[in-house]
Amino acid sequence: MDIQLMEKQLKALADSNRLKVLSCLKSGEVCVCDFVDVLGISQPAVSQHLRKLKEAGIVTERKRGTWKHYRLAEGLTPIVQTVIDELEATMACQCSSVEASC
Amino acid sequence: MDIQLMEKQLKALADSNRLKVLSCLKSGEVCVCDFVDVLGISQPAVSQHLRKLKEAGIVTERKRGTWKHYRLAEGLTPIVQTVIDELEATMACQCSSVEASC
DNA sequence: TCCTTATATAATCGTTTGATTATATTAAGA
DNA sequence: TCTTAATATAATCAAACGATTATATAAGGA
Repeated sequence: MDIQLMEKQLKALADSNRLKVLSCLKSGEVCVCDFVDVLGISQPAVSQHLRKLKEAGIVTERKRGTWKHYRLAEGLTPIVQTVIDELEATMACQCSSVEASC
Repeated sequence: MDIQLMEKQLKALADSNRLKVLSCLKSGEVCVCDFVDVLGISQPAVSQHLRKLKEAGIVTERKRGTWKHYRLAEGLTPIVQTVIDELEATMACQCSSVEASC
């Protein structure tokens, strides 16, 4: 893991809204529209957060008709995995039954 | 570990100069003056980076005459510890024999 | 006590970040 | 094909960040 990637991933993680996104994604795929409700910010803002996570290799996307579903990437680095493990213990996921809502 | 602390620590970690600082501190105490050389930035800039790390609970300071020595804090959180472990594998420490230079 | 040295704080400034609104794109359905 | 819905991109802007220079603080030594 090179230092540039480490810094990029840490910058992607260092935002409370993006931590909430990851907290939601622990339990599976979530579509963009759900994040708008959960985070309470505009749809373009959500889209930009997801792009930053994607560019850091932390999430992947899957197109499903008009909707786009995001999930945690495969083979996460130890740093990202540790953050997600800590989120498990910390943050009550506010995305209950998100799978059903889209 | 609450979410605010997690975000604060991640923000403190998400900077290449501060990662270099931590890489140096892996092997023990380092005084401020050494960081000026290692990072190639001004003394006030170094001071501000160290303050940010201290406020995140990642480093502690110890006054030694005119000099001030910084070291890694006791009981690091899993996230900080993982970042430091990754630095071990990644970044060649540019602080060789820093202990002797002050 | 005065001067020097190490460090911290204050003021300032250009760049980056995270939000918004407006607009573009793309797929589904009438 | 036209309209609607979901998402992305562009433009913009205020706030945060990271650097600098200037200044303050504090400890040691002549």
